[in-house]
Amino acid sequence: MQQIRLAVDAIIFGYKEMELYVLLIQQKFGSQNSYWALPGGLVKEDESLIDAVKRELQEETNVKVNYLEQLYTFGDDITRDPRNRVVSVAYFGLVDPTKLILKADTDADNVAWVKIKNVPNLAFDHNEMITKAIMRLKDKLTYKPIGFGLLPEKFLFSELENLYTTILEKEIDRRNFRKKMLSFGIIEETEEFANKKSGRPAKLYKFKYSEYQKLERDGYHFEIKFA
Amino acid sequence: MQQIRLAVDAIIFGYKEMELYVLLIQQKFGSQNSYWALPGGLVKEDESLIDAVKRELQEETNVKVNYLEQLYTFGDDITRDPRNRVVSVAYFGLVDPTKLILKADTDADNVAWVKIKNVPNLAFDHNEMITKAIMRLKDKLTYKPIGFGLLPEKFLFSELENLYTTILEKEIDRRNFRKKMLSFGIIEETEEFANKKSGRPAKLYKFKYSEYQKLERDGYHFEIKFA
DNA sequence: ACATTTTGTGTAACTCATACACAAAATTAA
DNA sequence: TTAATTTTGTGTATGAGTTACACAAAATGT
Repeated sequence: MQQIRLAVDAIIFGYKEMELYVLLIQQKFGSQNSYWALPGGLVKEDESLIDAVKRELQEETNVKVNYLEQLYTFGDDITRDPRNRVVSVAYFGLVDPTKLILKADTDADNVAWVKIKNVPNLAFDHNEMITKAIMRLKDKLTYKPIGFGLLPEKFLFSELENLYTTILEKEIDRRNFRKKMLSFGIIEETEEFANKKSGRPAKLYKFKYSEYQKLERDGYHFEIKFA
Repeated sequence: MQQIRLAVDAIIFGYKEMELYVLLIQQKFGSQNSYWALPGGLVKEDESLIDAVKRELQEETNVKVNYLEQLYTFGDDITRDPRNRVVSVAYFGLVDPTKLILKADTDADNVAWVKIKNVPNLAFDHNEMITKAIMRLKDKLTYKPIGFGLLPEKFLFSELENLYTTILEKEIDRRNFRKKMLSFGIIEETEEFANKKSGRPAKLYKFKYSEYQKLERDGYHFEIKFA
């Protein structure tokens, strides 16, 4: 009789002020006590995988995501969990900075947004999961307009630009970037201005998801690249 | 106590003479008796996922693959297997036409290469798996040189070209295709000629995998597109 | 030898990506 | 109130890469 346990884990990214964050939890009790880890846990008998991730996220962090997709299933290292054979389906998700606020710590858990550069040694193979998720994020940013999942509904063009430069770690020419982005017709200029401390006032923009869906149906291909 | 079962399934593609095939089995006994299905089965306690796929392929079909990667984990439909809760990690693989020969049927199974266009209603959600695998194959063909996994070691340029037109269902300009393909420097011309029934004799070519690895290390990006 | 099949090759037009600089509108400091 | 600072917003010329396109060469079969 098979005794493999099935878990889900979530790599949730947040972005704010030129920094990429990942959502981590610390179980106050349990075997891998002091380690930080990704939110996740065992799948219930009568629960779909995606529901399991959402439930764990809700229970452990109270974060709601803008975007969520299956990343990879980790099950080649038999001893990735030293206690039992556990295979974990990892999901990767994006939240906007308005949600970079966490509920007060529960009795059992600490929750924190940690800068990608400062991620410590995590429990299990969770560092590997994050590495894989970052690769996916970088790749996908260039051929799907998922970056908007990391921004508030209305955003500055400069925020969008900085998001790309930050995550891809590349320079971008502002004029070319704007030209390319606008050429898809999936971004709408609003009449509102952001209140900023300094510099010329800037209009807020919105991502038109429905326009993008239309393009996708027509087989149109989003793609944004840099030298 | 969790009672979810964990399985693997394999979507294995073969290509020959302008046709794309998928490898199917038919269990002669068992509950979903007469249905054809993908090769696959439960993962053993002490077995990695990838080993499980390879073992099942070996046991059920005796086919060795040129290329194998994890595709997707199917576990959102709780009743995808009507008997038990089974979550299945699907892998997608490629074999070259020299291997499009199958061992004699075992006592328990029929095995067959079935043209993509002729795939019948399969057991479980296996049609869905194939659909997803075809999408992945089409996408990946354009940005990774995996097509060679469907060809013999030495092949004609026209075979490579036909493989692309067949799978992507698009026309290609022969001159542009050749120019682009050769521009990567990952294809080598041999001194051998193929024996064909008619037409001008054609040289055989080889895929230089090591050259491609070198390019990849240098961050070079393979990409082949069509109008 | 003539028809048929399939391979192998070059160039011109055009599209798209890239490189590049300065004025405008606000805030802050002198 | 003037000047310095910060950030937004915009156009064009060059070059690289993609696309479109046609015919001769080498074999086999009739």
